[in-house]
Formats: sequence, C-alpha cells, structure tokens
Amino acid sequence: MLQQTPVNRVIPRLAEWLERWPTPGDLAAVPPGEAVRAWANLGYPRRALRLHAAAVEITERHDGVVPADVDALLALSGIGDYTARAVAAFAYGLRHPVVDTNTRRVIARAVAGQAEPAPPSRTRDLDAMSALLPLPVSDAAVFNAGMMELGAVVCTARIPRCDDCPIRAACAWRLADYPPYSGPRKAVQKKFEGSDRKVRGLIMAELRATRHPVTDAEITDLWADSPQRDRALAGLLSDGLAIATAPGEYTLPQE
DNA sequence: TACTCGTGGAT
DNA sequence: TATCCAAGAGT
Repeated sequence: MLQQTPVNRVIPRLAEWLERWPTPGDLAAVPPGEAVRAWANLGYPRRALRLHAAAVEITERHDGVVPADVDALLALSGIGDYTARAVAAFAYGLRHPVVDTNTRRVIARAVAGQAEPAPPSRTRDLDAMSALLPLPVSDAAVFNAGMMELGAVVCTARIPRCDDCPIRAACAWRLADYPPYSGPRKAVQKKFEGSDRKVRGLIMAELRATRHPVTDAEITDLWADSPQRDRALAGLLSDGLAIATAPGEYTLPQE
C-alpha cells in the first residue's frame, strides 16, 4: 500500500484490511476482486492484485508465513527492492539497507551535499545506505526507519524544515550553503486529467461500486472518447483487473 | 532504460 | 489554478 502512496492515506485502509484479512491465508482464500474492491481509492490497483497473488504464493510456498529472507521476498509478486528489505528489516529486525524515496533524498543532501538525489539506482542506493548502516543489528533497523522518517517529516522534498533538523550541523548540503540541484532533470509526470490513467480509474471505480456486471453502455457513459475508452478497458482486461463475464459485461476478477 | 500505472493533499 | 510528488514495481 505504501508504494508511491503517502503514509497518512494508507493507515486507515490498512487497519480495515488487517481486520478483515489478518493473515496471508485469509487473503488468499477470497477472490482477487475482493482485494481490488477493498483497495478502494488507494490507487494503482494492480498492487491489490499483486498483494493477493503474493498471499497465494506465501500460502502455497511458505506455509502461510511471510518469509524473512530477502531473496524469497523478492520472488513474491509485487515485492521489489524496497519492500523486500523493508519487511526483512522492520518485520524481522534483520540488518539490511532499506532505501526509499525519503532515504535517497536525505543521503543526497546530508551526505552528498546535493539538493536532490540522482535517479534511483539499485546498486548505488544500496551501497550508499550500506556504508551508513550501523553494525549492531538492533541499531540498523532503527537507523533505516530514522532515515525514512527524517526525509518524510523534516528533510522534505519541497520545503525542508532545516531549522528543526537534528543533523543540520553535519549536513553537507547546508555546509555547502544549499547549492541548487544541477544533475539530470527527472521526467515530468504526465497530466492526470484526460489521461488513460484517469479513464482506467473511472472504470475501476464503477467496477468497485457494484457486485453486478458493468455493461458496455455504462462504461460508455463514463468517458466520451471511444478509442481512449477502449484502450483503457483493454488494458484493464489485459492486467486482470477486469474480466468479461459475458459479451459487453465486466466484473472484478472472481478467481 | 524509459515508460506505465491512481489518487489526492500541499504549495 | 497548476504543479509537485508520494515508504515502487513490472515490463
């Protein structure tokens, strides 16, 4: 849920989710569409599908217990470099570097003296964090969490609160008098209004809103541009977020 | 590598 | 109002 989604938006949804499905086996026992429906408006609904798939994989391959091994975690659906190490470090207390967008920014500023991090690089990011990680196992997990929290609360992207920063005296960016970012510009995010994402979101909201099949006519009412509408629906079918139960009738995936 | 994938709060 | 950007992953 936290992948590309602010923590405060996740918290209430996570609470509902864990009450309904306390274990991977509980989630694996329901159709994937139920996970997509409960995902509600968290965004990127493919994550719900992958989380359900991971629950099935954990149930079948790991006796229903979330693995602690990073490679075993990486093999699960929807679990990548960040999430695998976050689970190993925060759920199991193991000593692994955990690098998210906040950590990358703190390292860029406090260590490298740059206003913004370079584009994410698995090798460079993990190496940089490994070099900072305390040796004691119990300290490592706290440090991982502390770097993320510092970036999320104090060393923020837009307006960093340097006056409140506990490491301001040692910050390389501050010591260099806040030089502006000079590296490669990150790709600008495309406009959401009028985008395929917008149309996919409209169709998904319709599918979530009812347990009856949604018809072509209802989907047509959602968006006027038919090529774009067709493209969005085809994409959802291809992703497995929607299935055709009959010609011109669609639901969330039922198995 | 570059692109795609939702949604909504903050500025 | 428009832009930014958020505990990334898959292809």
